[in-house]
Amino acid sequence: MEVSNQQFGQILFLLKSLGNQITQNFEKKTGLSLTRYEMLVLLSEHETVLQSELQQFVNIDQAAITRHLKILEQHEFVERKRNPKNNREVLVQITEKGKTMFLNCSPGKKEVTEQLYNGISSEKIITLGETLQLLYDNSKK
Amino acid sequence: MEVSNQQFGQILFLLKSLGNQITQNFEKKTGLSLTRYEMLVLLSEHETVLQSELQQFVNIDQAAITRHLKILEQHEFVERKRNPKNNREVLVQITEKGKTMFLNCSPGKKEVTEQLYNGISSEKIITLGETLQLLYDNSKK
DNA sequence: AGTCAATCATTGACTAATCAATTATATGTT
DNA sequence: AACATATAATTGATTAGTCAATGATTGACT
Repeated sequence: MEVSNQQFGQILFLLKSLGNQITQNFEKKTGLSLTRYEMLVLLSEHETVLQSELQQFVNIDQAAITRHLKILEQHEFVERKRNPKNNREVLVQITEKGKTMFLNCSPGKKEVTEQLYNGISSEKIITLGETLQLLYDNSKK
Repeated sequence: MEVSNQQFGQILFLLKSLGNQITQNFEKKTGLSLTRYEMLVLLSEHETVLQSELQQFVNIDQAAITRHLKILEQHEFVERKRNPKNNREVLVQITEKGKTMFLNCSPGKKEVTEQLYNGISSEKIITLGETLQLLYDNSKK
Protein backbone atom coordinates (compact mmCIF):
# COMPACT_ATOMS: atom_id res chain seq x y z
CA MET A 1 0.00 0.00 0.00
CA GLU A 2 1.36 3.39 -1.07
CA VAL A 3 1.55 6.21 1.40
CA SER A 4 -0.06 9.39 0.14
CA ASN A 5 2.21 12.24 -0.81
CA GLN A 6 -0.12 14.46 1.12
CA GLN A 7 0.57 12.64 4.36
CA PHE A 8 4.31 12.84 3.77
CA GLY A 9 4.17 16.45 2.82
CA GLN A 10 2.23 17.53 5.88
CA ILE A 11 5.16 16.53 8.04
CA LEU A 12 7.22 19.41 6.65
CA PHE A 13 4.97 22.07 8.06
CA LEU A 14 4.27 20.09 11.19
CA LEU A 15 7.99 20.07 11.92
CA LYS A 16 8.26 23.78 11.36
CA SER A 17 5.25 24.53 13.52
CA LEU A 18 6.37 22.24 16.29
CA GLY A 19 9.85 23.74 16.26
CA ASN A 20 8.37 27.22 16.65
CA GLN A 21 6.04 26.16 19.42
CA ILE A 22 8.80 24.45 21.39
CA THR A 23 11.01 27.51 21.01
CA GLN A 24 8.30 29.68 22.55
CA ASN A 25 7.42 27.25 25.32
CA PHE A 26 11.05 26.82 26.29
CA GLU A 27 11.75 30.52 26.61
CA LYS A 28 8.56 31.11 28.59
CA LYS A 29 9.38 28.41 31.13
CA THR A 30 13.11 29.00 31.50
CA GLY A 31 13.60 32.68 30.77
CA LEU A 32 16.37 31.82 28.29
CA SER A 33 16.06 31.42 24.56
CA LEU A 34 16.45 27.84 23.35
CA THR A 35 19.31 28.80 21.04
CA ARG A 36 21.26 30.59 23.77
CA TYR A 37 20.58 27.67 26.10
CA GLU A 38 22.03 25.33 23.52
CA MET A 39 25.11 27.52 23.28
CA LEU A 40 25.53 27.23 27.05
CA VAL A 41 25.25 23.45 26.73
CA LEU A 42 28.40 23.35 24.62
CA LEU A 43 30.14 26.01 26.67
CA SER A 44 29.51 24.15 29.91
CA GLU A 45 31.12 21.02 28.50
CA HIS A 46 34.41 22.67 27.56
CA GLU A 47 36.87 25.05 29.12
CA THR A 48 36.87 27.29 26.05
CA VAL A 49 35.07 27.09 22.74
CA LEU A 50 35.77 28.76 19.43
CA GLN A 51 33.02 30.86 17.97
CA SER A 52 33.15 28.75 14.83
CA GLU A 53 32.63 25.61 16.91
CA LEU A 54 29.55 27.16 18.46
CA GLN A 55 28.31 28.00 15.01
CA GLN A 56 28.57 24.39 13.87
CA PHE A 57 26.98 23.11 17.05
CA VAL A 58 23.85 25.23 16.94
CA ASN A 59 23.57 25.41 13.17
CA ILE A 60 22.80 29.07 12.70
CA ASP A 61 24.96 31.48 10.81
CA GLN A 62 28.02 33.33 12.07
CA ALA A 63 26.24 36.66 12.23
CA ALA A 64 23.59 35.29 14.54
CA ILE A 65 26.24 33.72 16.77
CA THR A 66 28.01 37.05 17.11
CA ARG A 67 24.76 38.70 18.18
CA HIS A 68 23.80 35.98 20.66
CA LEU A 69 27.25 36.18 22.23
CA LYS A 70 26.92 39.92 22.56
CA ILE A 71 23.76 39.41 24.60
CA LEU A 72 25.25 36.58 26.68
CA GLU A 73 28.22 38.84 27.35
CA GLN A 74 25.98 41.72 28.45
CA HIS A 75 24.36 39.38 30.96
CA GLU A 76 27.86 38.28 31.98
CA PHE A 77 27.09 34.66 31.20
CA VAL A 78 30.19 34.39 28.99
CA GLU A 79 33.52 36.10 28.38
CA ARG A 80 35.31 36.42 25.07
CA LYS A 81 38.87 37.04 24.04
CA ARG A 82 40.87 36.72 20.86
CA ASN A 83 42.82 33.51 20.46
CA PRO A 84 46.50 34.40 21.01
CA LYS A 85 47.47 31.52 18.69
CA ASN A 86 45.32 32.92 15.90
CA ASN A 87 44.02 36.42 16.22
CA ARG A 88 41.22 35.93 13.78
CA GLU A 89 39.49 33.56 16.14
CA VAL A 90 37.55 34.32 19.30
CA LEU A 91 37.64 32.07 22.35
CA VAL A 92 34.47 31.93 24.39
CA GLN A 93 34.27 30.87 28.02
CA ILE A 94 31.28 30.44 30.31
CA THR A 95 31.34 32.35 33.62
CA GLU A 96 30.15 31.17 37.03
CA LYS A 97 27.06 33.32 36.55
CA GLY A 98 26.51 31.58 33.23
CA LYS A 99 26.84 28.15 34.80
CA THR A 100 24.32 29.10 37.45
CA MET A 101 21.88 30.36 34.84
CA PHE A 102 22.36 27.17 32.87
CA LEU A 103 21.55 24.99 35.88
CA ASN A 104 18.58 27.15 36.82
CA CYS A 105 17.02 26.34 33.48
CA SER A 106 16.69 22.66 34.33
CA PRO A 107 13.30 22.76 36.06
CA GLY A 108 11.78 24.80 33.24
CA LYS A 109 13.27 22.53 30.64
CA LYS A 110 11.91 19.52 32.49
CA GLU A 111 8.45 21.09 32.52
CA VAL A 112 8.61 21.65 28.78
CA THR A 113 9.70 18.10 28.02
CA GLU A 114 7.19 16.54 30.38
CA GLN A 115 4.36 18.48 28.84
CA LEU A 116 5.59 17.56 25.39
CA TYR A 117 6.04 13.84 26.01
CA ASN A 118 2.94 13.43 28.13
CA GLY A 119 1.19 10.16 27.30
CA ILE A 120 3.85 9.03 24.85
CA SER A 121 5.94 5.92 25.54
CA SER A 122 9.70 6.07 26.01
CA GLU A 123 10.15 3.72 23.08
CA LYS A 124 8.31 6.13 20.82
CA ILE A 125 10.42 9.02 22.01
CA ILE A 126 13.61 7.10 21.39
CA THR A 127 12.50 6.11 17.91
CA LEU A 128 11.54 9.71 17.30
CA GLY A 129 14.99 10.92 18.29
CA GLU A 130 16.65 8.46 15.94
CA THR A 131 14.43 9.33 13.03
CA LEU A 132 14.80 13.06 13.57
CA GLN A 133 18.56 12.69 13.54
CA LEU A 134 18.38 10.92 10.18
CA LEU A 135 16.10 13.61 8.77
CA TYR A 136 18.39 16.30 10.08
CA ASP A 137 21.44 14.76 8.45
CA ASN A 138 19.54 14.40 5.17
CA SER A 139 18.31 17.98 5.35
CA LYS A 140 21.87 19.28 5.47
CA LYS A 141 23.20 17.43 2.42
CA MET B 1 15.86 1.00 31.88
CA GLU B 2 15.62 4.74 32.26
CA VAL B 3 16.22 6.97 29.32
CA SER B 4 18.62 9.81 30.01
CA ASN B 5 17.17 13.26 30.36
CA GLN B 6 19.92 14.43 28.13
CA GLN B 7 18.73 12.28 25.27
CA PHE B 8 15.16 13.51 25.74
CA GLY B 9 16.22 17.09 26.03
CA GLN B 10 18.28 17.09 22.87
CA ILE B 11 15.16 16.47 20.86
CA LEU B 12 13.89 19.97 21.65
CA PHE B 13 16.69 21.71 19.85
CA LEU B 14 16.82 19.08 17.14
CA LEU B 15 13.19 19.84 16.35
CA LYS B 16 13.86 23.55 16.23
CA SER B 17 16.90 23.13 14.02
CA LEU B 18 15.19 20.72 11.69
CA GLY B 19 12.19 22.99 11.37
CA ASN B 20 14.46 25.88 10.40
CA GLN B 21 16.40 23.80 7.93
CA ILE B 22 13.27 22.49 6.24
CA THR B 23 11.88 26.01 6.01
CA GLN B 24 15.01 27.15 4.17
CA ASN B 25 15.18 24.12 1.89
CA PHE B 26 11.54 24.43 0.94
CA GLU B 27 11.75 28.07 -0.04
CA LYS B 28 14.92 27.51 -2.04
CA LYS B 29 13.42 24.66 -4.07
CA THR B 30 9.94 26.08 -4.61
CA GLY B 31 10.37 29.84 -4.56
CA LEU B 32 7.54 30.13 -2.04
CA SER B 33 7.84 30.33 1.73
CA LEU B 34 6.61 27.24 3.53
CA THR B 35 4.14 29.26 5.58
CA ARG B 36 2.62 30.95 2.55
CA TYR B 37 2.51 27.58 0.80
CA GLU B 38 0.59 26.16 3.73
CA MET B 39 -1.85 29.04 3.52
CA LEU B 40 -2.42 28.21 -0.15
CA VAL B 41 -3.07 24.58 0.84
CA LEU B 42 -6.09 25.62 2.90
CA LEU B 43 -7.19 28.22 0.37
CA SER B 44 -7.11 25.73 -2.49
CA GLU B 45 -9.40 23.39 -0.57
CA HIS B 46 -12.18 25.93 0.01
CA GLU B 47 -14.02 28.52 -2.00
CA THR B 48 -13.39 31.20 0.61
CA VAL B 49 -11.61 31.14 3.95
CA LEU B 50 -11.80 33.50 6.91
CA GLN B 51 -8.58 35.09 8.02
CA SER B 52 -9.14 33.68 11.48
CA GLU B 53 -9.45 30.17 9.99
CA LEU B 54 -6.12 30.63 8.25
CA GLN B 55 -4.62 31.74 11.52
CA GLN B 56 -5.72 28.57 13.27
CA PHE B 57 -4.57 26.39 10.41
CA VAL B 58 -1.02 27.69 10.19
CA ASN B 59 -0.59 28.46 13.89
CA ILE B 60 1.06 31.85 13.70
CA ASP B 61 -0.42 35.01 15.10
CA GLN B 62 -2.96 37.28 13.46
CA ALA B 63 -0.43 39.99 12.76
CA ALA B 64 1.76 37.63 10.77
CA ILE B 65 -1.26 36.39 8.81
CA THR B 66 -2.17 39.93 7.85
CA ARG B 67 1.36 40.52 6.56
CA HIS B 68 1.55 37.26 4.62
CA LEU B 69 -1.78 38.00 2.98
CA LYS B 70 -0.57 41.44 2.00
CA ILE B 71 2.31 39.81 0.14
CA LEU B 72 0.13 37.12 -1.44
CA GLU B 73 -2.21 39.89 -2.54
CA GLN B 74 0.64 41.88 -4.09
CA HIS B 75 1.56 38.80 -6.13
CA GLU B 76 -2.13 38.43 -7.01
CA PHE B 77 -2.25 34.94 -5.57
CA VAL B 78 -5.26 35.83 -3.40
CA GLU B 79 -8.06 38.37 -3.18
CA ARG B 80 -9.60 39.71 0.00
CA LYS B 81 -12.89 41.35 0.84
CA ARG B 82 -14.80 42.08 4.00
CA ASN B 83 -17.48 39.57 4.93
CA PRO B 84 -20.82 41.25 4.14
CA LYS B 85 -22.43 39.19 6.90
CA ASN B 86 -19.91 40.46 9.45
CA ASN B 87 -17.81 43.42 8.53
CA ARG B 88 -15.14 42.71 11.09
CA GLU B 89 -14.10 39.58 9.24
CA VAL B 90 -12.13 39.26 6.01
CA LEU B 91 -12.86 36.60 3.42
CA VAL B 92 -9.89 35.32 1.47
CA GLN B 93 -10.04 33.64 -1.90
CA ILE B 94 -7.32 32.08 -4.01
CA THR B 95 -6.99 33.32 -7.61
CA GLU B 96 -6.21 31.33 -10.75
CA LYS B 97 -2.70 32.69 -10.62
CA GLY B 98 -2.48 31.49 -7.02
CA LYS B 99 -3.68 28.02 -7.96
CA THR B 100 -1.07 27.86 -10.69
CA MET B 101 1.66 28.92 -8.31
CA PHE B 102 0.49 26.35 -5.80
CA LEU B 103 0.66 23.55 -8.37
CA ASN B 104 4.04 24.72 -9.63
CA CYS B 105 5.45 24.14 -6.16
CA SER B 106 4.84 20.40 -6.35
CA PRO B 107 8.11 19.37 -8.00
CA GLY B 108 10.16 21.44 -5.56
CA LYS B 109 8.23 20.10 -2.64
CA LYS B 110 8.77 16.58 -3.89
CA GLU B 111 12.50 17.22 -4.11
CA VAL B 112 12.59 18.46 -0.55
CA THR B 113 10.67 15.48 0.81
CA GLU B 114 12.68 12.95 -1.16
CA GLN B 115 15.93 14.39 0.06
CA LEU B 116 14.60 14.43 3.60
CA TYR B 117 13.23 10.89 3.64
CA ASN B 118 16.10 9.36 1.70
CA GLY B 119 17.01 5.97 3.14
CA ILE B 120 14.20 5.97 5.70
CA SER B 121 11.41 3.38 5.51
CA SER B 122 7.79 4.36 4.93
CA GLU B 123 6.84 2.77 8.24
CA LYS B 124 9.25 5.01 10.08
CA ILE B 125 7.89 8.07 8.33
CA ILE B 126 4.34 7.12 9.22
CA THR B 127 5.27 6.54 12.84
CA LEU B 128 7.09 9.86 12.81
CA GLY B 129 4.02 11.66 11.54
CA GLU B 130 1.86 10.15 14.26
CA THR B 131 4.30 10.96 17.03
CA LEU B 132 4.83 14.51 15.81
CA GLN B 133 1.11 15.08 15.83
CA LEU B 134 0.92 13.96 19.45
CA LEU B 135 3.81 16.22 20.40
CA TYR B 136 2.23 19.11 18.58
CA ASP B 137 -1.07 18.67 20.41
CA ASN B 138 0.76 18.46 23.73
CA SER B 139 2.82 21.53 22.94
CA LYS B 140 -0.31 23.63 22.51
CA LYS B 141 -1.98 22.73 25.80
C1' DA C 1 -31.81 53.83 21.67
C1' DG C 2 -27.26 53.93 24.16
C1' DT C 3 -23.49 52.17 26.39
C1' DC C 4 -20.27 48.32 27.53
C1' DA C 5 -17.91 44.46 26.32
C1' DA C 6 -16.20 41.16 22.96
C1' DT C 7 -14.18 40.06 18.50
C1' DC C 8 -11.35 40.56 14.24
C1' DA C 9 -7.88 42.89 11.84
C1' DT C 10 -4.21 46.09 11.65
C1' DT C 11 -0.11 48.60 13.07
C1' DG C 12 4.19 49.40 15.66
C1' DA C 13 8.09 47.87 18.31
C1' DC C 14 10.91 43.98 19.21
C1' DT C 15 13.63 39.38 18.50
C1' DA C 16 15.94 35.88 15.72
C1' DA C 17 17.31 34.27 11.70
C1' DT C 18 19.30 34.89 6.66
C1' DC C 19 22.56 36.71 3.11
C1' DA C 20 25.99 39.91 1.34
C1' DA C 21 29.64 43.10 2.08
C1' DT C 22 33.49 44.49 4.97
C1' DT C 23 37.50 44.15 8.10
C1' DA C 24 41.28 41.96 10.15
C1' DT C 25 44.38 38.42 10.30
C1' DA C 26 46.96 34.42 8.56
C1' DT C 27 49.02 31.62 4.87
C1' DG C 28 51.34 30.54 0.67
C1' DT C 29 53.79 31.77 -3.62
C1' DT C 30 56.83 34.03 -6.06
C1' DA D 1 59.65 40.76 1.69
C1' DA D 2 55.21 41.59 -1.11
C1' DC D 3 51.11 40.28 -2.88
C1' DA D 4 47.10 37.25 -3.51
C1' DT D 5 44.08 34.27 -1.38
C1' DA D 6 41.65 32.19 2.42
C1' DT D 7 39.47 32.37 6.90
C1' DA D 8 36.93 34.38 11.09
C1' DA D 9 34.18 37.73 12.83
C1' DT D 10 31.41 41.72 12.34
C1' DT D 11 27.96 44.89 10.46
C1' DG D 12 23.90 46.25 7.68
C1' DA D 13 19.72 45.17 5.27
C1' DT D 14 15.87 42.01 4.90
C1' DT D 15 12.31 38.50 6.36
C1' DA D 16 9.29 36.05 9.70
C1' DG D 17 7.63 35.67 13.79
C1' DT D 18 5.97 37.60 18.79
C1' DC D 19 3.27 40.73 21.85
C1' DA D 20 0.73 44.90 22.97
C1' DA D 21 -2.03 48.78 21.62
C1' DT D 22 -5.53 50.59 18.54
C1' DG D 23 -9.58 50.73 15.45
C1' DA D 24 -13.79 49.13 13.68
C1' DT D 25 -17.75 46.44 14.08
C1' DT D 26 -20.94 43.56 16.45
C1' DG D 27 -23.84 41.90 20.27
C1' DA D 28 -25.99 42.20 24.69
C1' DC D 29 -28.15 44.60 28.54
C1' DT D 30 -30.50 48.19 30.66
